[in-house]
Amino acid sequence: MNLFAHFQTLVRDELTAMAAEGLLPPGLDLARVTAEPPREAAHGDVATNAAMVLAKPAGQNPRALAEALAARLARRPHVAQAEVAGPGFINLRLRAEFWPRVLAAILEQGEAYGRSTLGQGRKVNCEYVSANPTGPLHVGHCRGAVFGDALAELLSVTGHAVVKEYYINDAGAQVDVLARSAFLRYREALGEAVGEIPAGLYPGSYLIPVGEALKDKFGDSLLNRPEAEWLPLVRDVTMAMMMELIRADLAALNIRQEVFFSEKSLHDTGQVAETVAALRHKGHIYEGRLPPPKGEVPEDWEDREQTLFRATAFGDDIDRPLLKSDGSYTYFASDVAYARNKIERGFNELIYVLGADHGGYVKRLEAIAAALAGKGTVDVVVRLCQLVKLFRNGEPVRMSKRAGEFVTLRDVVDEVGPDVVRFMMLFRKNEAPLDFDFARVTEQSKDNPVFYVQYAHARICSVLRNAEAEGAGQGEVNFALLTDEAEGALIRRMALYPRLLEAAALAHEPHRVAFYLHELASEFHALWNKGKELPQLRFILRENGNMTATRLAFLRAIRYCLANGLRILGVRPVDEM
RNA sequence: GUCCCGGUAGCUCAGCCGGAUAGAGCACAGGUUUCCUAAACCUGGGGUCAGGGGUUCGAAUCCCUUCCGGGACGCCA
Repeated sequence: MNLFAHFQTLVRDELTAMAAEGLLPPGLDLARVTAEPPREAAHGDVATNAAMVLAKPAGQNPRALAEALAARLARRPHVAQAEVAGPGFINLRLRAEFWPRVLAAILEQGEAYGRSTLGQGRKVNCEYVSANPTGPLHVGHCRGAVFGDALAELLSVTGHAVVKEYYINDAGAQVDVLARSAFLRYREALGEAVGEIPAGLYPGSYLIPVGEALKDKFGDSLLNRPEAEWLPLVRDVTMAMMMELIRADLAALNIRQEVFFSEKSLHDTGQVAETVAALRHKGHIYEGRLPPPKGEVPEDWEDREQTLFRATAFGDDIDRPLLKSDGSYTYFASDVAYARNKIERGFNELIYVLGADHGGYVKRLEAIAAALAGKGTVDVVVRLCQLVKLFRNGEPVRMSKRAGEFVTLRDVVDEVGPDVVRFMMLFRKNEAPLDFDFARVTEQSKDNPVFYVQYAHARICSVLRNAEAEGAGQGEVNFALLTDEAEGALIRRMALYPRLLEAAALAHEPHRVAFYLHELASEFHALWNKGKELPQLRFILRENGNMTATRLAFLRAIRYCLANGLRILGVRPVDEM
């Protein structure tokens, strides 16, 4: 139940009735009429802008229109009062008996509270991480991984059919380089002193086990064979092991994508060739020349005629090459084939979670989908995640890629745990850069938002445990007993949860859930402390069974909101700390 | 040069599909504990929402423009 959606419908129905009675001109556009929570609690429970939005098209004075509408709304069920305020807002105050219904609904729905059918089963493909399979994930992958995973979950609970996907770039030259690097480790495993890893190969020690595995599998049989023979064998083993490594890294963050899609398979099954042919058939491909790149022109720039996709016809800045000079397909060609594959699998929306350095990809990805499916048929949503800067006690953590000393995703997760990583990565808008301080995020204080939210959940569990231990709360639940301001604030906040999820899903912004939880936790902690000064506000009141039973049920409702929100973010709600 | 992202309190950042007196945390000043976890809470000061123009009943939010910071523009992957 989303009460704001409910009242928006109610307001619109009333306006339609007024039009039917000739009080308003027919055919007014009601799309901009909203029902929202007012920022100030003093302004009531629900506010509508209807009079201000419609005054001009209806040719009426906004105050007069507001008065007329308010009088009608005041007669509707649950509405205690409808008053006109400010420039023409109508503030609705709901009857006291309305709020108990909200709490009852939360308890009834439990883990399902907040779920909606907003997406109407729309098929969404959410692709994230998609790191090159040449080694373990590094810390830079964390944010996109967590963001994509939380976004997928958010869309899922709001009624979308989401597939979480990883694109394996296993077709490029870097895979051969990886295989050569592994071959060196293989020789090493056979007892050869290979010395320093030559520049241009991957030096990481994570390839040592691959060398061992190759030795176990092939013995020394590969040593005297030409590269053309051993390379495919080594490549396949290495690739499989790298993907295992990556899956394990993701699992450490509680991320399990359903589809791992191989770029190589697009070539092997002829889908790249088919896609290019299809585009050519539609007239989106031509032979032509590109202007040299703007800014710094690369030294090896060569002006030549090439096979181009007419991306500019679909909003891109330049047309994109599909074939390299040696006749093989470009990476871009695979991208097109991959998008085509997704579209053929029936997705209505393609989400790409990318690093901020891929900002230049947005237009071409949109162009691809528009060319393949027709403009506006398939939505392309690109979400860019900004960099994460690592700190330790305020000092930046230095990373040297040259020396291979990059911080891995696993390093971070092992040190602070998946819950902390996930929450912190989501406690910021994805486009904004993020500072991550190892010391601060593990601190057990209110300055640490992960702790703060989890503590609220644990505190509730603690009270419920205590109550059970002493057999308190045997009375009757009656939410009308919850009359304190702080209790009211919490109920209102909980009533906002479904609307919050919908707004976050529409905007593709999971961070809103994290901020909501922080606010909810804050209001809970406030109520808790209020009970210190005012003992009648405590949750367990030995002399008042009905009040205790009511407060315990109230706590369970809060706990559902916290736990449901945390679950979307992929953060474990803890029972004690 | 073109494109993308950002610019909100001293610092780090929220701010919904435009809505009423722009919020939170940190820092700073003060206060709260015989009581369910003080691992928390309460009170206070602090703002030219980068500048300018426009649209609107109403702009931090939308449009244009200037400035500042970051990123991207290759047959790489």
